[in-house]
Amino acid sequence: MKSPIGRKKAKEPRLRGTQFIRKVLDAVIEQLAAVGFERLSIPEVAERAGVNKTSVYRRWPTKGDLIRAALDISMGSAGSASSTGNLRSDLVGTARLAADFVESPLGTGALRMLLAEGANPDVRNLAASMLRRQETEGPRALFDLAMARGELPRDTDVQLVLSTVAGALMHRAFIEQGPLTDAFIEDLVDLILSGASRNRSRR
Amino acid sequence: MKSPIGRKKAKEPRLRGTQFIRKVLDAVIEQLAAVGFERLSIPEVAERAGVNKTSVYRRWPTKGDLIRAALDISMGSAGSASSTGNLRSDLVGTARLAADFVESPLGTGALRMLLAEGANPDVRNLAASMLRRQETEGPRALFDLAMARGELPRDTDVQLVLSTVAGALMHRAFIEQGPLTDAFIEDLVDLILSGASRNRSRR
Amino acid sequence: MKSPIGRKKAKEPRLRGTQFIRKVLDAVIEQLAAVGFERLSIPEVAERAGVNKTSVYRRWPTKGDLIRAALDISMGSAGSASSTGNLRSDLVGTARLAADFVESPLGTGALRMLLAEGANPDVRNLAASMLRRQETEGPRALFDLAMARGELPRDTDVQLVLSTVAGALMHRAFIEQGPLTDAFIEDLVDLILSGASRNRSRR
Amino acid sequence: MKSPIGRKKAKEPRLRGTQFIRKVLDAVIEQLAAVGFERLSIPEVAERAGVNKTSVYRRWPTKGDLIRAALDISMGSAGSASSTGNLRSDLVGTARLAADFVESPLGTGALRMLLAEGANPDVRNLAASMLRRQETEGPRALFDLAMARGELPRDTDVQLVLSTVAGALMHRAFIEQGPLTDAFIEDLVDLILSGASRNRSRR
DNA sequence: CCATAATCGAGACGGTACGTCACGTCTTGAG
DNA sequence: CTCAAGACGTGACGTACCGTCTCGATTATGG
Repeated sequence: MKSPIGRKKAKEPRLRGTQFIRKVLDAVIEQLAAVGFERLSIPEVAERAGVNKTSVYRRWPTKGDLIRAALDISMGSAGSASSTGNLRSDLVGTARLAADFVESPLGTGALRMLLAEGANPDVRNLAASMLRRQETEGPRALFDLAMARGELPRDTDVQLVLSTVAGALMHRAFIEQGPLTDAFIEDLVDLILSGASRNRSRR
Repeated sequence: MKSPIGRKKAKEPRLRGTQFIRKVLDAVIEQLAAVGFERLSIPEVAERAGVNKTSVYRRWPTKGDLIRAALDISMGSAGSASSTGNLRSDLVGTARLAADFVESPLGTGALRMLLAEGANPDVRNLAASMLRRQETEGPRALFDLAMARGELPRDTDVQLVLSTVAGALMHRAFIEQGPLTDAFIEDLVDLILSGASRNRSRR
Repeated sequence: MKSPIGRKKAKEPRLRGTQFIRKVLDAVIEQLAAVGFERLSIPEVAERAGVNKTSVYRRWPTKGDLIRAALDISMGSAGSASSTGNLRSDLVGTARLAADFVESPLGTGALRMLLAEGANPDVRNLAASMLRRQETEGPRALFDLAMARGELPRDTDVQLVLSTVAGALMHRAFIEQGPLTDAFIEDLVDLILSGASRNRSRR
Repeated sequence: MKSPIGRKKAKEPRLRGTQFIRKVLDAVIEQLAAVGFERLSIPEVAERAGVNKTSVYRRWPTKGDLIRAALDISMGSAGSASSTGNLRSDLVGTARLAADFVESPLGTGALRMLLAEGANPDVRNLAASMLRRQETEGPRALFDLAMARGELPRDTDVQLVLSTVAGALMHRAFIEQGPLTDAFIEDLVDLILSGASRNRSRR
């Protein structure tokens, strides 16, 4: 029989289903950005999410499962730059998007993960596919358009150009630990397009 | 099966002093390249070195101490490219050295460490100084010479150029997981010097 | 083949009310005999009864409640030996009943419980009352009749005799793990009545 | 900030080897008597012994190993009654020893264990051998002597007599929860030797 | 050549965090 | 209204490492 005054405590209702999942995966992304793949532990994620660790283990038995899930649902926000009819603008736009990604918790986490655990095949598969989508699919189309417009030689090594841009962004962000400002991005694009040597064409 | 000769066991004598240190620090570098900073553990280093873990703890109480020591003695092999009187050759030489470093166990370990654990201040201090020496000191001089020769505008953003080259190498090595071939390096240098766009000057 | 008539699935209807209770409490007795008080768990009882654990918790919130209920309804089958006009026969009859109880699932469970968890006050209260009823109420009357008939000295320590018989049965059943045969019971009664020493009177 | 008074703490030295074992196994016996076999947990034993749980697991991986070890070293204090040339005295002495054992922590623990987990073969083997030694080996000899002296018929069922005595003691201790006084023991022995019925021979 | 100190090996122990398990509570939906 | 089904919280357990401590063995060094 219940106490007549049984106003129990007004405890907020348990998180269940979607809300529960949402809260946990958000915590994963935060934790990933904060401490990286290696140091991310399920108990800590659970605590950060205000949830019991057992419940997390039930849904995602391993760290890999958990992170995979977190990255999956966080990748809807991809988006790629649309062509402006000008290669430089397109490249700047693309690089800006990539830079935003690199500086986002999600991007930082994913990249750190890939860099640190490149040896681990699981990690590689996980992050590589994600990065490929982010880095190449959209941009590649822009290059094709630029070649069609005659702004770029047909034999351009697109992969090299993209790698170089991406590498420069990452070097700036992770090694020099500097911000990815618009000015930096424009200078970078100019360098890539025009070259450093004397007989180059300026914008 | 026992050896027919009753040779007692021929146990080699204990490592002491310098030999001991040498063996341990080598193992540290190997371990660093194999599993990275985070997963490197003193007991495992000791076992790989064929040494007792207590002895390692005596000399280097923390993981930081141990790795610092290992990197310190492994950095004598730096060396920088000497000028050839031609910017492109100099850049290729410099990039080749950097690439060798990136692909060496020491470089892989140090870079993975810095990239993955950039959040950790200890790691950052440790590796940043090391990289700065490796990446900039030598190269910078080559650029000054090139400017003096008129191969390069005086307002060239040297830091940007270096960052871009280094970033491209790292992207290739760690993200794309491809080898740093001479061809790749030459293409990279050409891209940086001449630019990607149509009106560029080829080598 | 499906039934042509929309017979929903022939799933047996849910157990409710009395049938539900019956099924659960039976399972409790079985479980009690099988694994004892300590290892008996409500979820397992529920599963054995083919019932949902939540429903069991609703009716009997604690293990004590559940077992108490199970023992209560299982104690109607008590019955005590009726007098035959002869002490030995009466004692054999009484011991036989006690032995049957000891060897029954209910008795095994209850006794194991009392013996093993005598430290637990709940257990003690629960089982002690039950055993007292079983062991003493009926038998005591038989002894009074025997004294009236002059078969027994008036100063006989009835409690001691009963304890000894009961103790011997339990020792045989639980320690020696042997069966409580009629022969054993008769030998036991003879020993108690006539004594072991030389100058005893045989039956 | 460290305390300015660096008085380290005067921590007592670690328990090692024999002292360590001693402390743990003592705690096992206590725990066994306090809560029985089922509820005994290695972590709690470790805490009671003031020792780390991991260290206990290292030496005795399972609860069975631990309890076996504890019982083994606690059985040196067995001792059996020596013959006095009189059957009654011998029996009283033997029963007194048995009673002391039953009331000791060790005996309580072992018996509870056997009673509660009689189904478990491990437990049965463990405790049965121990009890057999305690209950029968010594006593049996006394009966042989009594038969030789003519105090007892040669066809006496020694096992039955011993079981009955032991059973009565256990019933008294565990079911009635009463103390095993000298008076009780003497009354019990008299009952067993002389019988309860009228035509018995008193001591 | 021997004695003594410094160094290293070996193992036991304390300590922390992790992943698992079983239990009991809560919410929701079906009969 | 009762029961089923499942999700979730909660506590304890056993395990895996790591780092510390103690003791014994070996090697280098000074008289």
